[in-house]
Amino acid sequence: MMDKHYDAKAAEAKWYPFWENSGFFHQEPGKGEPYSVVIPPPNVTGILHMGHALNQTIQDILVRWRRMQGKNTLWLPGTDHAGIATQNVVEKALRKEGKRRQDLGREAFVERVWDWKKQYGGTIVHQQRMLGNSTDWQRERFTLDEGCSKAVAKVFTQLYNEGLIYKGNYIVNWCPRCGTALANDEVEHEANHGHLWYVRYPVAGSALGVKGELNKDYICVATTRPETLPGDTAVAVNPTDERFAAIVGKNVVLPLTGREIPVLADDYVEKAFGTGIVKITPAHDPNDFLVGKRHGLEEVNIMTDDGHMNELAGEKYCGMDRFECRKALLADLEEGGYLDHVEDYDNQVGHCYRCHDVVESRLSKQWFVKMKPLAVPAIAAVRSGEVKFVPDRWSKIYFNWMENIQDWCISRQLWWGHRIPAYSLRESAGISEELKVKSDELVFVAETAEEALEKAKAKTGNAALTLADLEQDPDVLDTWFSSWLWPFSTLGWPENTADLEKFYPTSDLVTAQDIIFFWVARMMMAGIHFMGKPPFKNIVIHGIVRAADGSKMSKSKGNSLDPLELIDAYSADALRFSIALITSLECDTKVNKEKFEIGRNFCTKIWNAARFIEMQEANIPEKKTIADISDLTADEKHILWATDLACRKIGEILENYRIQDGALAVYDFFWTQICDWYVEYAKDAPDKARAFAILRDVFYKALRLLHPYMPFITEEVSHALGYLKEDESVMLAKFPEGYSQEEKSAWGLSAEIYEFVNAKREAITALRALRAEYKVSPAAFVKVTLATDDAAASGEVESLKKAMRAETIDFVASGADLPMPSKITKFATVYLSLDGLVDKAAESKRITAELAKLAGFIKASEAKLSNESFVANAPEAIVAEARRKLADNKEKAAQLEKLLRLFA
RNA sequence: GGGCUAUUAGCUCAGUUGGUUAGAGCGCUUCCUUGACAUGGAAGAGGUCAGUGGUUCGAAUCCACUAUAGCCCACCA
Repeated sequence: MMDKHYDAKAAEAKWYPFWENSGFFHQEPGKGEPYSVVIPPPNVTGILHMGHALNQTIQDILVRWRRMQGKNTLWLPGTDHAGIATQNVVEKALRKEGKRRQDLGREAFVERVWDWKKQYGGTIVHQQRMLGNSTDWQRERFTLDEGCSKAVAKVFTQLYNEGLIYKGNYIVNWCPRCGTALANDEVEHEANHGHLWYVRYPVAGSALGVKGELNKDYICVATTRPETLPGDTAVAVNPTDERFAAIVGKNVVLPLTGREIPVLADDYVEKAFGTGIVKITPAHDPNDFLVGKRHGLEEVNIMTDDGHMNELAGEKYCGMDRFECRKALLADLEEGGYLDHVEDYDNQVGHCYRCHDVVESRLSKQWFVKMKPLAVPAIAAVRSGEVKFVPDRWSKIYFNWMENIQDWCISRQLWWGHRIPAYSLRESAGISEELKVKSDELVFVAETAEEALEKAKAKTGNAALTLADLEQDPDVLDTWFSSWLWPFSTLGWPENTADLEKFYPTSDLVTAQDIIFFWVARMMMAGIHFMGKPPFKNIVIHGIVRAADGSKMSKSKGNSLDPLELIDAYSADALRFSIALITSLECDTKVNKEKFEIGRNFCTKIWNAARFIEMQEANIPEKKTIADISDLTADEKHILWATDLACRKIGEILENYRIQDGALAVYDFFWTQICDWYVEYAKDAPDKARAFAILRDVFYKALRLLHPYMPFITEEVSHALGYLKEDESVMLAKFPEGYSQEEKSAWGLSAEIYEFVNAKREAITALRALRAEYKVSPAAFVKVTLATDDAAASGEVESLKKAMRAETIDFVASGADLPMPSKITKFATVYLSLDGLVDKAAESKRITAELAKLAGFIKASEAKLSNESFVANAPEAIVAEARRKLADNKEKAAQLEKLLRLFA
């Protein structure tokens, strides 16, 4: 016996270990058409959030569906080492002990991070199991594990040898708090309400007086970042700007420093902005850097790694924080009369995507990947249709980015990550001065230190060199430098494995729009470059989960939902189904807790329907099976036809990645077709054994259609109703494809009969509406007359009597003049005889009151309307007034006449 | 500055290549505690599909413009 209430927690605790321990998630690269997906690896520091819930629900639906189709299905899980994020977490923990990572030293620190990973890194992996993910845990990978690291070293070396990796002195985005360079897309631009300061630079040789007594001999520049002033090495004007033509080539004096700097002409300067004069700070602004390169300017770096001013900023400012320095310097400029005026100014300021500190532009030596040569074939693969975006519009965004791609800064000044496989020679190696001059060539890139040593020996001609003479580059690689290899590094590359052979390229990649550039585009490039084939066939892009008001979910705002709490409150199936039902691939998903009640309620419905089957079957003495049914009623044919339709439709919907439509279709099929109509029919079916044989078959098809969305309850119910043996699972059952042509013709199914029953239901609905309209109890037996010419209708007398709760059903010709009340449907004109069913006096009073409202007597106030004597004494006037008012409203006028006829 | 998208019921959204009466969930109104289910059932109210113009026998759907909102990219100090 099934319990009265579904115990989701018990089912989840029971079936997940059953699936995992039975090896149902695991797949060997044997026979069968492959279907493979690699999970977007969550950060190892991560905890499961709604974004994961959405992303992984979609994947699991696709994966479970393909597995049920009989494909050789692999969903490969893993986590990302998440360089900055993880290092930050451990450094934070260290800080509580009053230590910095430098106190431990590199080796001990990295050891410490590994310890952290061993202890806490499994959190998200366990949480993913709560969702019901059917990932092959036997293949779980980590971007910093041995295999992935090997792949990274090989890729770096190969790209270096191909000339696609280089080291350069460039201006990079620098996070002072994290102490590392950031790639362009790791910088988030946020609106900033700031100021534009106008600063006077005296022309050389002139003297700038104290405030209020200035001579005219100065030029004025506008800046948003006055603290970089000590790093200025020029000011610039547009070459076509006649206002300043005379001053170009002269020098001006840098305020507060006394240093003279030149005035240049450069196209970069916009005449219309600010004063038309720009201060040039090559070491602290990317544009200025380029201007500096063009004009051979000195690059004066005035800041330290952690965002403080250094000695080049001047004695007074040295050691100050950059923002503190801004204040101090502005005060000094004002004091000295250099500050002309200030304007409010809104601009965009870059912030670190990890710690949200304001990013600095900073000059440093970094490693870069040349992206253009890699982008070209990756663009072509999407253009040719070899790889498809779903929905397609994302391809436009992909092209736009790929066609304007910038080189990728891949070095990070961190300790946690893949250390760059580049080696230089220590002092101990005793390098000759001659070689030192060409120091760039004394970097040896190789997959291992030993190979680098061989290269060093060959280069220097010194066979006595040992590993101790080599020093590995201290930087590590950007986290994405391992994740861009994920689709093949996880399958064993660079070894030539059977897994790679079978499962590469993967089938679908499912991810959110926010990492198309970070991750998807780069995987495309790496896949094509190293494997010769794009890493996946379809890129399924879904939106971001947002709070109910459309804002981003964040812990600090307190508007985030925790999927684990939702699972606890409503069950994993409820979470999965609800999110699938409310998520369109086309746009972001707004959620609040209440939306997950849909799934919870659906679980309840499924459970109760199953209980109904179990209870009813117990009362059927001689059970039948679907194999031995014959002479079906129209309603029975209808549900079989509807089931066949649902099976085919849902398969087709999933082929097109329409997860939401699939959820909607299966929900409607189960709730409306099975529960609302067929189950009600089955209660009073002429042959209960046959009706339940059909229900049993239809119900298991429904459970299998539902399984990808709701794995736990479908497994539980499939076992409870005896569809499966103890050691079997619905997750390995065949996904239903509908009934065969033979079955359909043997049972006499047809679209005509399906439509006929739909029409019949309209008639039943119409009768219910008439009951509601005339306040006839749903329980009361009534006399019904149906005006129809459909000969088949008379065959439905018995089922109509039951469904309509009719004492008698009479048929008349469709043209017959029926008294009111009646409703016209496709099936028939339905007439309900009210004799003896309605308290005419009470009903008359009610209708009179309504007419009074219609006629405008409503103004007589609610109190008067409820006054019986008023209504009773005024019907003539009310009717006359109602007739007059409703003269233009045909529908309501007809209703009025109908009522008058009825209650005259 | 460049690119992308959206605007349909009170709210959140569906509406596949243009084709009967534009749908769902929630909310709302009325009724029903009939033995699968009140986390339920029945009935109902509510939409000039942002606006204007065009293409078409026919437009929520295609095109143009307008308005509004949002997202992404980008080096305007």
